[in-house]
Amino acid sequence: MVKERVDAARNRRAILRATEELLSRHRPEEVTMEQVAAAAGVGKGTVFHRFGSRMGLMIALMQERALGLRDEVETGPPPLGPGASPRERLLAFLSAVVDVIGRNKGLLAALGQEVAPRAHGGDHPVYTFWHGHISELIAAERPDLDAPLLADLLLAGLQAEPILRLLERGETVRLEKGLHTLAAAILG
Amino acid sequence: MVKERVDAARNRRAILRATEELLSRHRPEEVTMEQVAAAAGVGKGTVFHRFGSRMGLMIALMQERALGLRDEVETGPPPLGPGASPRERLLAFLSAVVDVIGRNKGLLAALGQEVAPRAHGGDHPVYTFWHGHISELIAAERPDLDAPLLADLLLAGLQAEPILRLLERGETVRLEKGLHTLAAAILG
DNA sequence: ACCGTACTGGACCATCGGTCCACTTGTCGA
DNA sequence: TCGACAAGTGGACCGATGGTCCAGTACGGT
Repeated sequence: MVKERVDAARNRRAILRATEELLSRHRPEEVTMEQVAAAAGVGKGTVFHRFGSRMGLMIALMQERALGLRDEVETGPPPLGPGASPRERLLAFLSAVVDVIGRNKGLLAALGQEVAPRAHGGDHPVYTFWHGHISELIAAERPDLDAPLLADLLLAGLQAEPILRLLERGETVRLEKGLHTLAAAILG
Repeated sequence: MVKERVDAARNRRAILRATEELLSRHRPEEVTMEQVAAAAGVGKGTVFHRFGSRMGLMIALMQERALGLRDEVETGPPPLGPGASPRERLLAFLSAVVDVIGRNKGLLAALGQEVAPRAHGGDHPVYTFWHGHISELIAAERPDLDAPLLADLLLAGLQAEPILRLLERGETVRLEKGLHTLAAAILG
């Protein structure tokens, strides 16, 4: 990709922002691509031209949201960034993730539900990063455990229906505490 | 409901068995109601007449699978039934659930993905039972924790994509161990 | 100013869950 | 045994949705 035309860039931002806005007000499965296009003031073809598919849109949006978090984790100050103990970093990271999810209630669920019948082989990069980070932190403190699996189990909660309902009721703090309980229990 | 005609009963069993069979070979979202009808040798109208909706079918199937487990938990011998310590019962129950899920790979996922746009207010009875049981066992041993939330988090893993892939590769034992680790960690 | 190319939009398509209804078949009282 | 009625059946049909297509538009380098 050499360059992006200014109108294309404008439409891209409009689509992302419209998706974000719709997703904050409705459940992910209720948000149709046509709605997104209408809300962004473009045609449906444009949406698909830029993002390829519903899943592509969700991935792009999630990526935008999670980019800042990634920087903080890799080069930012403790406790999120390097420097603190794995335990502190894990708790801080879980809080940060809950915060991102809480402000974009249905996003992860929307991602989780797109299952990619044929293509889209690998996982979305955001999930890969989150999973990898959590997994590393667990392994650093408890090398005897199956860290990758435990990381999957911790993240699984964020995609589950009952938890989503919790978030819709605004009980993010409760979820955060629950995840902290789990994480602390794992690390012993 | 006073009685069920014999042909209706036969078709009902045929539909359930066909669904089961399709679900064991394909991912849940790839199994259409038309396929189910064709595989059962009936018309689509019949399927909907008996089960109301895709979700109704899944619930009925799941209920059939989980009924035995419920009896074992409520009146069976320890460690699943009453008599053992909450800790032992929880570990045994998690193993039993993993076993059920493992032999019906996509079922819970299929249930989790039907989100009921408008109606279907409450949760499926099977989930309610599983969640209630786990929640009680946690609360019995650790009244200081948020047992209902932790139960949701434990069960969430069974609906998540990465875990499903694990099961498709046959690593049920690994999942079982991971859940045991989590449960043991929670109980302290 | 011009031209090629990327971008645009909305008509169009295939598929899926679900509805409808004319027809068939079990069941039960007489 | 038989008739009638309710329960059951099946497949044409519907509306919605994700995704495709392509003729037209407009940006941006020259």
